[in-house]
Amino acid sequence: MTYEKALTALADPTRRALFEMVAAKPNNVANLATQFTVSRPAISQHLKILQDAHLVKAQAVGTRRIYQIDREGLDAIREYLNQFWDDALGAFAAEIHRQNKDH
Amino acid sequence: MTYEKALTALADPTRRALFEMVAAKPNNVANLATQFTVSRPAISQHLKILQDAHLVKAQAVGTRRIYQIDREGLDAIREYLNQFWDDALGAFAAEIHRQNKDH
DNA sequence: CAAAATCGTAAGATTTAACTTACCGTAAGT
DNA sequence: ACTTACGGTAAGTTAAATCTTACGATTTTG
Repeated sequence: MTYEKALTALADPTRRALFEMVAAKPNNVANLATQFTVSRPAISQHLKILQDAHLVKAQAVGTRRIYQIDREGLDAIREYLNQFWDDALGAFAAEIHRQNKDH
Repeated sequence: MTYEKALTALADPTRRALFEMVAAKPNNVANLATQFTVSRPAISQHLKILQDAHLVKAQAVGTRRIYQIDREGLDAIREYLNQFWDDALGAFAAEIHRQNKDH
């Protein structure tokens, strides 16, 4: 499932920052790396994980790779979360009642 | 920020399963623990993290603690993700263009 | 065509997260 | 009261994620 990878990807602060930067404005790796204290290869590794989760996608331009946002990952998370919005509220009172009753 | 903790919390498969179970039906710790191969204290630790992220909340009933879903954490994630839905699409073509132009 | 720029990957070290066992406090049953 | 059930916390171990340095491949520049 994509939402699992997407949630895992966005759990890391560096990746979250990368995702936000790329979402605000597409950019290449070396350029993005200047904003962080970690090394450029570390940024590449993070981008790979984001790409695996369909949160970003790359486009080659010369030797550079321009990363931009990919909404597929966001959609996956939203889909996953939606299932918890509607249901499962009335269940609480009933469960408390049950746990008190039988032993 | 709550969304950071919420994303981190839902990144772990065990916590995701716990969250889903609790969302489907409120339940106590020992009962939840039977569904997992990990120990009960591990479940307690996971629940604490979920509670910190406002994804679940507890209610004492005797010696038991009934965990139920807390929508505050979900709302926080949704709020965070919403900002990436609308904007930041037209920026891509322009950026490609810019990167090709100047040097 | 040599030099420089860009970026991905590998291997190994380090830091962080998850798990286990042991223990203690509180509430309920006998 | 004593015993049992329930669950949180601490300390230490194990497992996993993150980071760095080194290297190679590809494309552009002079």
